[in-house]
Amino acid sequence: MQLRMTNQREIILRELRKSRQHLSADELYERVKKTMPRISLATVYRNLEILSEAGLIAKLEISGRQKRFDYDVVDHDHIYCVVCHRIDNLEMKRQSFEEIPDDSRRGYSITGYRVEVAGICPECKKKK
Amino acid sequence: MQLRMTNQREIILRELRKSRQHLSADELYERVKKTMPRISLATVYRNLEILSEAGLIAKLEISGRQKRFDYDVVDHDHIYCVVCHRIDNLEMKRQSFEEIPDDSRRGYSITGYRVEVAGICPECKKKK
DNA sequence: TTCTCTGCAAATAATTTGCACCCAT
DNA sequence: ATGGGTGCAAATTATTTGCAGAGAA
Repeated sequence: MQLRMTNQREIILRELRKSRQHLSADELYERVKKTMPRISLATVYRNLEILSEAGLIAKLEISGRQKRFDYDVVDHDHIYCVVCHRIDNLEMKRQSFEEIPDDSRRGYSITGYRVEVAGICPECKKKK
Repeated sequence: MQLRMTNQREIILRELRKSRQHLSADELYERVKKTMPRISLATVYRNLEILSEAGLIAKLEISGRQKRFDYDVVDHDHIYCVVCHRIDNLEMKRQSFEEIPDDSRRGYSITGYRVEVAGICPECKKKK
């Protein structure tokens, strides 16, 4: 199965990159609709999935009701708001994880790790 | 509003602790039903929410379709399986996060952080 | 007695899927 | 012309909520 670069796929990718944010499917749908009003939300879902499998975007594993997608594929960590669930990048060097002791691995084959910092974002601090 | 320790609440708490796992609401429901067959799934959801607000259990922020709950309230990190989404504890000392440089904080007030190690669990390795 | 809690069913929210037609290659 | 992609609507999955009766304090 080979990927086709359809118009909708191209716009979805472009809008996510342009946003420089970590959008959910429906947030991205709202933006994409401005350029392509007849696009379906299902198409956005399908393409986010496909694009992340293809490695063109990243699917975030941070909790929250909705899945979020990252325009930046390079390994990096995140800081997120415990109030509004917004996610931002964390500019911080990552240390290697050779240091995980064997008896902590519990028989897992380790494929990666991430650091997630939780906090309250500037906007939500203002609202209080 | 004060908490009442009802029978269902007690059993939910006991079963989660007994499991020593990071169960989702419906997994816990299946276990609790063995002791209390007429309990409703809604009660399990409601109580997991209430118990985690009360600090008796912890709501995990790791992604996956379903929310998962932790019998252990003490700060610790997790390792999870990218295939089956099972979660286990990571026995590893946590280093302090004073080291987050100010310009990485992006205006957030930091409330905590966690390290999540991803991997493939022993069971899923076998299945391949 | 008082008011929180529960079971049940119905409602929501997020995401996925079947299907007939469309269009990139 | 082929077979992946799309829009639409219906289906699923996970979770939440309204309500009337139950039971803990």
